[in-house]
Amino acid sequence: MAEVFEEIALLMELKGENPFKIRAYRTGAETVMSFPGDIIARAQSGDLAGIKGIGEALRDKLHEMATTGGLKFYDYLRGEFPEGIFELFELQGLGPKKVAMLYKELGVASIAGLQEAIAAGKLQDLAGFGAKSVQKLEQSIAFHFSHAGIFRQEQVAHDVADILAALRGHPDVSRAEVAGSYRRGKETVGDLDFLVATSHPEEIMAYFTSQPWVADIIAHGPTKSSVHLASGIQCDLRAVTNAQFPFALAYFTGSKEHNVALRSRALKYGWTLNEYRFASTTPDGPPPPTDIHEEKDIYRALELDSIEPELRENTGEIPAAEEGSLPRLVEMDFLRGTFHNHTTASDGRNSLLEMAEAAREMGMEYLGIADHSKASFQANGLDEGRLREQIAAIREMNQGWKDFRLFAGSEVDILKDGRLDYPDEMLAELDYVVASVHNAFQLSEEEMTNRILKAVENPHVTMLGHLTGRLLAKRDPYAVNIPKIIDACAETGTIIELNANPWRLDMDWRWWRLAKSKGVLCSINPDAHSTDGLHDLYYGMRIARKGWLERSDVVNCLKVAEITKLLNAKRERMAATLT
DNA sequence: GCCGTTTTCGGCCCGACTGTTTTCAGTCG
Repeated sequence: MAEVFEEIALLMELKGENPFKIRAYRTGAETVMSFPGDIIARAQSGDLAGIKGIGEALRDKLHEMATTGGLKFYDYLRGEFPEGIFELFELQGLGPKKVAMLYKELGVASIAGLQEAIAAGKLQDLAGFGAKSVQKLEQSIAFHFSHAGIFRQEQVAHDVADILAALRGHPDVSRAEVAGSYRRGKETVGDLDFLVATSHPEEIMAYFTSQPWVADIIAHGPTKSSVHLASGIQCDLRAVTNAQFPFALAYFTGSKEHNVALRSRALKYGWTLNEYRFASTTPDGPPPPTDIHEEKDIYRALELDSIEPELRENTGEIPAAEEGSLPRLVEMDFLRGTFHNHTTASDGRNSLLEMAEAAREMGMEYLGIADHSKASFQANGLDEGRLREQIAAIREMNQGWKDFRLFAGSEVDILKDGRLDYPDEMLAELDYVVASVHNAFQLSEEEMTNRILKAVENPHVTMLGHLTGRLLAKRDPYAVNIPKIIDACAETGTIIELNANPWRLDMDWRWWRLAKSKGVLCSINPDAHSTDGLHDLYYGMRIARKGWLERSDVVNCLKVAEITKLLNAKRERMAATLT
């Protein structure tokens, strides 16, 4: 539904419609995407009143989509332009005006069509297209075919560290930060935004654009430059003064929606807020606040608690900051252990002992081992005999530690029909069980949901692993009704994993507030297949924070005695209910 | 198309860079 609103916005831009109307569709798409609940169920039952950004017209359209699976208004708009026209927007430098012109004047309606038109020399005759524009378009096309455009955190983390070090090492730079979606901890980023405070901006721009990791320069001005790195990611740098730095950092960290909300709040105080400063809206208006040195000073001036970058998505953080009800976000230092880790017994690269020692060195007090079960034969899953040997080895090893403990678990396949890959007697011997789907991804949403619900009903299933099976920028999540799963987990006391592998980051951060509101607990699990993999916990932590999770929501923060008790709680509770 | 201490109509963020259009439009973030 959000994608349909996005495409409607694009089509209306092509038609040259009222830009504010277009923005309303974009806002609507954003609202739908980040809605903390079952928006489809709400739309089906017509229960959409009072959602900010969704007015009468968008409400009706959501209802129509949710009940009929289509939208007449959208079909009508689509009929006015050919199918392939959307891909033209993926080219850097092409916006709605130029795409409309290309289509209207030359009949260009795809990237391939554009290539033909360029080859035939047709673009030169078009108003607004000179030789340089054509050359840039050819570059954009080449770039489009050679790069993905979406990057996972772990793909860019090294670039970010290198660039920050280079900027901070320059004698004319007093402060440097990475901003943008990377700083907000998004699961993937489309570009990287850097910011420096300097009194010699032009020198910094020259320095930045001449670095060895720059593949090509997109733009190079006195205070702003854009380049592509070798990895293909676009990287922007802005230079401001020291006094402007907190404003610019807040501005370029975003999100756009968060900024809009902050600016409109500033207006109520009689101030404008931009990337450089507060200013009075009128000459005789209230004087703007002074003494702004850090981002938190900006929030304080607007009578808001300081808002962590991860929360800046305009999904309720501003009202919460106003009334002092922002969450105290969970931190890396709070983690005492983690679950769902593999060893050489299945498809891991390190032994039980090596994994345990690595966890101890990281300062953990416990580590849960969960190798694959036998149905995952491609991953050398354990049969019951090998699993019992592993359990015995873990019990034996635990004798040797006073300050550390291994938990014997398993990542048990949820079979296609919802049964588990081990019988209950086997599961009962384990300290805990992670239940995950590893095959038959193509089931319908109803079948997949029922499959997982059946696993949740099992008293031995302590937690659900990677709930949607997604691989970021590679494989879509499988269809599953997440609100239903969350309700069942709340009902049964089943924990949901936040898989910290940077490819997965699953369950998605947008669902955690719903889970939290129902009392469902989170386990941040690295799904480590090596000792190095344990460090992926960091990526999971960023996502947990993005999901508004606090120390009390994350089971990894519990002490050994507390977590031991919790791992047994569901079994005991369900046994009590039965008797 | 949405919203409201500016409240049912009038306003909705705006600055940097590029290329081409001799004064600015388009794109981007």
